[in-house]
Amino acid sequence: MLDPKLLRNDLDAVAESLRSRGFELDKGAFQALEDKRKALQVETENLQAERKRKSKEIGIAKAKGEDASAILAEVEAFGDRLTECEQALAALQTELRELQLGIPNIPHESVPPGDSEDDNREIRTWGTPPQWEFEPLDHVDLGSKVGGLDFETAAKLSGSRFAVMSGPLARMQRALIQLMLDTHIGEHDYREVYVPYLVNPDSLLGTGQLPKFEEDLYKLRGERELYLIPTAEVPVTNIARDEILNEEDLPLRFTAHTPCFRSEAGSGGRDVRGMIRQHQFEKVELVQLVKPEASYEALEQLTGHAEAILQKLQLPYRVVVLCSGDMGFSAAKTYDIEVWLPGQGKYREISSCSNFEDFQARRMQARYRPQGSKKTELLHTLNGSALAVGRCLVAVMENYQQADGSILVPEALRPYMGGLERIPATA
RNA sequence: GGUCAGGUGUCCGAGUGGUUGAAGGAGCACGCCUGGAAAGCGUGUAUACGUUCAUAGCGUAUCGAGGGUUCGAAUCCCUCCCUGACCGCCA
Repeated sequence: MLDPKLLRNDLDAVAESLRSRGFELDKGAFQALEDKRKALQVETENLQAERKRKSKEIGIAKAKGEDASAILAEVEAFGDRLTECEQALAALQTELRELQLGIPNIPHESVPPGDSEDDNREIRTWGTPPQWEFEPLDHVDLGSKVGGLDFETAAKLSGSRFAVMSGPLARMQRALIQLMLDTHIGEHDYREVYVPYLVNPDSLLGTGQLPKFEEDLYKLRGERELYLIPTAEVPVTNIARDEILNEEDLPLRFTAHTPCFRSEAGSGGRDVRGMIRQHQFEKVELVQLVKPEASYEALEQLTGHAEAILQKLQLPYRVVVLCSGDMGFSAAKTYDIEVWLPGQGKYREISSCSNFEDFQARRMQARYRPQGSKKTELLHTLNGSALAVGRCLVAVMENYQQADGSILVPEALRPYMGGLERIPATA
């Protein structure tokens, strides 16, 4: 959510920056609602103050045993008007809030303008795509060679966009998770957290998935309103919801491994082959809660923490900064890390690292108290995948493939796989 | 899942319709006292929103959440959530 004061005082400038990300803010509608709200709120609060005074007087009068009917009549005289105002104001504030909850974040000044991913800007590359004598296979074909990657069985169990993994591949996925967590805990100073995979609507509102993107989520049936998490960002960031943290506790850095569940509504037909786009996938997430002045430095750091995993795995990648039109709803600035996939002959997203500034914090009322200050201040929140485990497994398979269809195990993973050096081709 | 008991400020804890945003205590901050410290004494100590140049004043709301009764609700009624105890079940 944007700062309501910014919206009130700088509507034109806000609308202008939002246009750069393809969002048309209805200035007239907002202004009209806001004008009404202001008048009505002032009137309502004045009437409430009046009632409060009078009610107190009635109390005093009755305590003294005096007749209070005169004051009572006075309150009754404007009682209806008050009720009317209160109801109208509540309706108006709901409307205004819904409007505000639907407005995306303002891009940071360093974000390149643009309409689509074609306008994203490459920041740096690391490593070089491997060259082979043979024609590289993609991970689906490699899966058939080494065995243990089964989409047919998954379709029987659940449907499309699911996978059953077994044997060394299943173990390698687990090894990746361990490598990632151990690196972030041991080398990057994150605290591991275990969190619920089912969350309530308030949490999803806090991070920005609701109210606008409900169709991307899996919602449980039943008397309680619960959703499957689309990313650990939701439960982990919401740890700070409705909290006031001490300045000396900042920054907070959390890492969590969770499965993620996405309906992929609207992505029909894209990446139908293989494990790139699944309804369920594993991810190790990084979340940082920081002081506002530290958030852009933190974004660079956090992106580096995600890159470190790819470097350990010796996987070629590049970092791109998303243009204004390609960013997610809540982000002020996002770096995507794209790993080289030989099977597709291109770089594909494997991580997305964002600074949300105070956008999520305002929705969540996640604050801290600067030392010596009476006033609370909104935190800045950041998160990034480090990494998307399923896609990382795909990247390892494809980049480490051998002419005979076997897959070498990256050095960094061997300790987690009982020293296994190669997954042999069996077919 | 069942029965019972509860959810009040940073914490403990009072408060069953009326000058209650909320007694009292602890903690914390500042001041006094002291050679210094402790003790003691004094003062202060929630959040959000609105108004506003203002994090100054003023106003409104908030005692788990939402609704209701009332001139007036922490206190009464309804629904839900959470916590604890016991029973059942279970990884």
